[in-house]
Amino acid sequence: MAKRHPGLSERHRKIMEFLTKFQETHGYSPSIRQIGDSINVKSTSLVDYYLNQLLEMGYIERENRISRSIRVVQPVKAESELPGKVAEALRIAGNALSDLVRIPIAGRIVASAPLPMPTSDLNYYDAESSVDIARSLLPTRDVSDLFALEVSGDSMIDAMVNDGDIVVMKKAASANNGEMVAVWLDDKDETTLKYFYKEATRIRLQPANPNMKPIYVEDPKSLRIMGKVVLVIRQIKSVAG
Amino acid sequence: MAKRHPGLSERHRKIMEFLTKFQETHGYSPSIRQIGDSINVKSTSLVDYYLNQLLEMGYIERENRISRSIRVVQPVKAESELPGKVAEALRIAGNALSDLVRIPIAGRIVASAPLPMPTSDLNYYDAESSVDIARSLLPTRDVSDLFALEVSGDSMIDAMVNDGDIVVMKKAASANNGEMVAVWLDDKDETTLKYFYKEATRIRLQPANPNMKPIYVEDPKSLRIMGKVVLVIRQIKSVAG
DNA sequence: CTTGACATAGGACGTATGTTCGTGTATGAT
DNA sequence: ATCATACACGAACATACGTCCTATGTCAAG
Repeated sequence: MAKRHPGLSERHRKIMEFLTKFQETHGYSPSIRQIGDSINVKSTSLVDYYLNQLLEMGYIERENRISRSIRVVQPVKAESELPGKVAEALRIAGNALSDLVRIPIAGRIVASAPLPMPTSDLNYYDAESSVDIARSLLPTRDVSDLFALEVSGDSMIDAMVNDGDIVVMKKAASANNGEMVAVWLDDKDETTLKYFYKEATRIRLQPANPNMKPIYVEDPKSLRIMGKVVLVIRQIKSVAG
Repeated sequence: MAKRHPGLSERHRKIMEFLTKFQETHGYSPSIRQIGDSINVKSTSLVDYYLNQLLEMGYIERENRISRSIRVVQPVKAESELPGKVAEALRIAGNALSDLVRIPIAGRIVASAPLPMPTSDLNYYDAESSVDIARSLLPTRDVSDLFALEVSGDSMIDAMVNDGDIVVMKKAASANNGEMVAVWLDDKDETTLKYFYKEATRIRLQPANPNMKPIYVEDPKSLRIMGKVVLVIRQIKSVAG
């Protein structure tokens, strides 16, 4: 095959597509070996060989001895990708911006102390920390009296809530049956998360863990509802690559 | 803890500026040592230290052990280069995408069966169901191999995961110590969620609930890692008013 | 005074990664 | 047949680069 100015071979094209796509999704360039994998070539030298050709032809640029330094000069794309992708991107964009809610983290929730409540109503913006939540995860459209707490310690374990979890709550002083609430128990001097059930003569506080027994409160006054739990989020750390 | 928006120190700011500028002029990210040079620091560990802070604060992203993989999340510079509507569309899309991520729900996770995996690579859009997650909640920018599962039944309780919870996972066949993984145990014929620790002669699977005892697996072959757990979400239902 | 969190330096270590060389196999031109 | 050339594999090699451990100093809280 006489090789002059003419077009790219199948391999060249594949490499260019891979480079473009990889950059797009990862934000940096692939290594030689990764490129090799993408075109089923095990030899790094062969990839180098093609890369030099592409370089010569002006499709890419790279620096000597610098990892992942390939730049795509002339993007080669499968045309079918673009229109749909842009459209999709725009669709998401439209939804996304309005569908994200920033919820202030009011503090930490521990068993031994009452709930920290958000200082004022609307200090969302200067709150030291906050969580962003997709609105679709929230049960209510009204976001104004939501706040979040970070769980400290293992004391909420019977609510299936662990140290480090974030609970999103809605301010409330009363609750309906079946809702999960944060309550302060005067008798025990502690804050706890339980499912709330008002029964005929008493109130039943049911742990989320079905293996555990409920607490019964005879006197409604010895129990103070602080809020309703709306969402629990647990981020598992140390997951990177 | 979630995303904070605190002030950057002088060093942080300088690093961010350098990253932005370097990317702009070179088309790829600087190495740790190059960053060090730019702020007159000879120790790579110190740069790493700052980088981790910036990572935590959400200003940058990087992949483990990958050269020059730093990405600037909040570009400090304007993007007045690309002309036309497409560029504008992409700009908006870019912003939006960095806020919200749509993750397909591949199915249900039950103890008695292996994990359902996403059919194809990128069917985010036509997936029957999906969850929207704020990107700030995810540990990685690379969202392409994330998928979600709905938990069915009480069998994951010792992982502090309850019926109806949604677990967001990252495809993986191996894991590092301390990561929470979904594993299939040949001996027991079940899927379970555990913290993964490789010890000298065996593998320790530690339940999230600190009150429960770990499982030890002597033969690595009798255990199949299906993915790493990235996020667990519990929506408490029946909260209306 | 002690302790612990934070900031900083230096460097060992292992691996990720680009470079290069030797070799082999077609194919077409001489 | 011989030779040049494009294409391909694999391995050795050097080094670019990220990770991580140790040590030191500072400063505020206990």
